[in-house]
Amino acid sequence: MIRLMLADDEDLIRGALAALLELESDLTVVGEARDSVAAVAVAVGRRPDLAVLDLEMPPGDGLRAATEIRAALGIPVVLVTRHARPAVLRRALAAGVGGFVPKTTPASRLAAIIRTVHAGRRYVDPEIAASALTENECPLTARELEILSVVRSGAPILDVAAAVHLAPGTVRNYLSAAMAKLGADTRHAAARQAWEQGWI
Amino acid sequence: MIRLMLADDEDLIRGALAALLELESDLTVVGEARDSVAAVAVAVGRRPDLAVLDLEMPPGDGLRAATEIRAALGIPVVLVTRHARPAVLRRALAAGVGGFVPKTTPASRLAAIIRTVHAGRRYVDPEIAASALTENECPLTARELEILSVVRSGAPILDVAAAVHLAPGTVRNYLSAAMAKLGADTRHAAARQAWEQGWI
DNA sequence: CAGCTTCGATGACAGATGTCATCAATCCGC
DNA sequence: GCGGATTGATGACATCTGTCATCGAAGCTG
Repeated sequence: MIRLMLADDEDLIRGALAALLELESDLTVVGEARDSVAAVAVAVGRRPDLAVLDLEMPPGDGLRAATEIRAALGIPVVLVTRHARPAVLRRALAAGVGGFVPKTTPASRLAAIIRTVHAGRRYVDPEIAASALTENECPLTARELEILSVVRSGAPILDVAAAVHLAPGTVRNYLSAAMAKLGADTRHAAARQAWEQGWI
Repeated sequence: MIRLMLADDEDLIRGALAALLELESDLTVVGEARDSVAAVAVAVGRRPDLAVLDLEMPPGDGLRAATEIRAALGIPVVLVTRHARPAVLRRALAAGVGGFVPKTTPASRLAAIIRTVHAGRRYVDPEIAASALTENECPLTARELEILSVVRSGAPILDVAAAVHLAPGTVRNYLSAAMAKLGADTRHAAARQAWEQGWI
């Protein structure tokens, strides 16, 4: 019997996944959480054999929760995500995540994936793996990424400058460089591109 | 026995919901679809007693699918949504939708909601209903809404003007008016606000 | 028909934004 | 130490964007 925990901020989805997995005779859900902080606490408290975490889960993200759970318990983690972004897969694998499953995966396959990961093997969605292998490296510097992540919230340049403690002109320079590297016309387009690639 | 159909573009979620609902002895899933066009076709082909549709479902949205299914079969529809936006609830009710369920609803309540709606009554999430009742009317004109919906894609003004067949200056005028009404500093902020309210 | 409104457009202006050249300070390698 | 790269900043310039006044063409409304 594999003892699981589930974390997802949408109660309906989390409950539905629990129902799906409880149908399997060798799986049982022993804990649930609706945010990434609670997920770590539940993992420590219930000591499951494996954790299934949603990647898009406030506050922060599920990847940090995955890292902390692995550090605390050493159990395998399966990440479920809506947006299959190649660079995120890369970081997840680097963090020791055992399974990376987009929500476009048929529900009938989830149990098998969980068994695979519980057995110590890895599962990675074939399509995301392919894009992750063919994708070009991120050409942006750390500063550029930091600034783009603030831009993504829609703030004007003055606010961005205040948020990263830089002069407005400097922010414009970094944005100009990032836009040139990405071939984007506006900082908003650049921020969107960087996010879609998983860089921010 | 209530015969259901499910439509959601994420196979994992759709399958999990099916598992959840099949646990109920008086519910059975007789059809599934992964986009709004297929949803209408499946509804016509399988003639379920009730349809459960995701609101965020390409192409277009689940609301149009709900309208078409009601027009074709007259069966009750339950809309499930991630973003609980008041104005969308308003439009859904106007379209004759019987249930409006955010994904933050506990999974244990879904079956009861489906029975309620199947019995001809209505279910609306209390929190969204409250915001829908206290919300202020949309102050924007049809043109402003149309332009803001294009702006939301991140296009520069020239592209927006081309998309709506207007002169760039005219687009700027409409945007200026919309921004003034919404108290937004940039068109991006205005578009975000309008979307969060459910106006676009 | 005169008056009024609405819609789309134009021109002018200030401020924001993107591009570029340049510069000072710092860090690193040798 | 020297040379080079990196980081943050500044100023100049062109373009884009937001604001406003205005105008013409329809469309109604009496």
